[in-house]
Amino acid sequence: MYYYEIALLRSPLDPLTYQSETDIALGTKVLVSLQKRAKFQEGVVIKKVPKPSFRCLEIREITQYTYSELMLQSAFFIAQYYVCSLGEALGVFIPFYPVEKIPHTPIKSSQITLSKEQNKAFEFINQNSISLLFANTGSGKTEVYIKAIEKVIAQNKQAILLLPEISLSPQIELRLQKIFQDSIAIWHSKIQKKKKQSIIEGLLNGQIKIIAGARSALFLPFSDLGLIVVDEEHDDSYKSDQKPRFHTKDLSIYMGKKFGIEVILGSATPSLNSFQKIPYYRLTKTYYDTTKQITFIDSNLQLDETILDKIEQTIKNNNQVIVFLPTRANFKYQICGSCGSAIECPFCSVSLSLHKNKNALCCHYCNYTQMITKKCSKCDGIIEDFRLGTAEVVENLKERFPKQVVQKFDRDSIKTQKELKKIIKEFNSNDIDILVGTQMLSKGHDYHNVKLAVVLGIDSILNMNSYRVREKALSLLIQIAGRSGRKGLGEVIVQTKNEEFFSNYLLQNDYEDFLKDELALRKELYPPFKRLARVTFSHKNHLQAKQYMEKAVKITLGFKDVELVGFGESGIFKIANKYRYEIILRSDKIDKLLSLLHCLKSTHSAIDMDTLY
DNA sequence: AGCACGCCGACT
DNA sequence: GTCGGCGTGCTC
Repeated sequence: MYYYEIALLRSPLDPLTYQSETDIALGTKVLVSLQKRAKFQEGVVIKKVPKPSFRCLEIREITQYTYSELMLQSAFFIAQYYVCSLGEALGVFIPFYPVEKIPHTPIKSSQITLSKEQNKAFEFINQNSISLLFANTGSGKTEVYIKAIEKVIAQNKQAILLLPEISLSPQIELRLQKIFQDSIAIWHSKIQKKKKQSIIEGLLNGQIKIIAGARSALFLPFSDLGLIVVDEEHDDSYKSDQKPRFHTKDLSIYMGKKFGIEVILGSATPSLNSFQKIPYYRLTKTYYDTTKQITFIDSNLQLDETILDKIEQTIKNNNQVIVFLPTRANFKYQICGSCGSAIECPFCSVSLSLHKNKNALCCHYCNYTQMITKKCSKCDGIIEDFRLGTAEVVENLKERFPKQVVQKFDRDSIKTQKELKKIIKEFNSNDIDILVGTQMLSKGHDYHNVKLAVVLGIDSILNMNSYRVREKALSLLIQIAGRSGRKGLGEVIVQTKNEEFFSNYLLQNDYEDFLKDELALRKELYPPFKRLARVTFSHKNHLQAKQYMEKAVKITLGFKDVELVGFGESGIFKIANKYRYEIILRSDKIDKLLSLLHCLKSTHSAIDMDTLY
């Protein structure tokens, strides 16, 4: 009889021991029974162990699916570093299974010729196994990526090009498919199940050698991965927001170092973390001569006359406009004009947003919806709307420019890949004059006829409660500004009460100066010099949640080398009827921090290592 | 007494 | 996470 530790897939439990008559290879997926459950539980053989003192259950079935050494090791790393069970960590990977190999078609050379600058960048990334391509918008980093991909493909290895989910626009898809034909596949959460299956088959049989995709592409069954490119590496959506809460970039770097895979990070606005840690090459020269004219307006969040005039001029010249603001819906707040109380979600401690198209007030956290009320329930006063959102801006612009096509571009109007494709296609063929959207607008789309970018409400990002607000606000502004005037003159209007901060780095200095200044500010206190972790305790009874937190505080105070930065109610105290308390931990001794976090792991806690907030 | 619901704790 | 066990409290 053989005995094995089995990691239970997608279960928070630690591995359990089962027995089998068969000698099973590590990494094999098996089915086991758990408690008296009718359904078999999926698990992965992770360790051979001697006969234990307790009685074991039999492994019920041995499948043909296997997890590679890279997958097993990476899952160990995820479980250890991001503090989750091995079963949860392994649960994100897609295992190997036997397929018939078909003879693979060789890839023709792309005939891409790099500029002198690009060539230098290419040489630099070849000399460094992990490198950062600090490349201004329009400087042609994609060509460098393509060359790097061609190089590893020529060595018969595979490559991944990671992109933030929403950047997977049809343009980059077409461009890559033109060069790599059937050898490339696009992978993200909105790809249909059947298509996903055929991509996995293609990878396994050798037809597909390159995956361009969102963060989950990292977990596909690559037999011989040679390169991981993390494009737009500064993007926060690379951090998983559910367990396991890994950061795609850091995981890529881990895999790169451990398994000799080349890693290229690329961004026009690299994160402080990468800038500090990774050797970088700057690509500044752009293809086309571009000039940016940046105007700052110190006004409240609104479309004032100056802005409307600029929009009118731009449209008159047959050019397009994008308008950014970080708020969805028509208005974010509903506040009584006489008593000042806000209309809140009954289940979450956030205000309800006004959605005129749904004729309803909606909670952006739990989806609770109620009728619009015009009178305050407490004092009968009149309810007023605050904090303009995308839907309201679209409405205002349609009124002002009735002949123009104004389109909303946010999570409410784009729910599927199809809708995204449709709108981008219409915008690029000039069927849309003004595109109004949230962060989505900033993510890597090539809009060629945009001559004006209007940025509203960037201050609300700068005013958030996070050590990263300057980095977030400035990089966002630069990314949006980069969408305007890809060729020739581009205008940017920024509505802000913090002109000094933005103009310093947009006009006098550049992003590299910002990074250096910001590094100096963060020294001794914040990442990349120290590690931060957040642990959130939630319970439907707020006293219970508080007690969980207080216990954690006690444990933390008994730990050397880990600093308790703060504790108390979470920024949003209640979400979906559960009260939330949190503690923030800081340390430069990673082992100590991790051992504390593993002590704090429980069913009521959520651990966020390297928290972005 | 009989059952629905929710909380708790175990899971090899 | 998911299930069964068990206590509480309501209804027949």
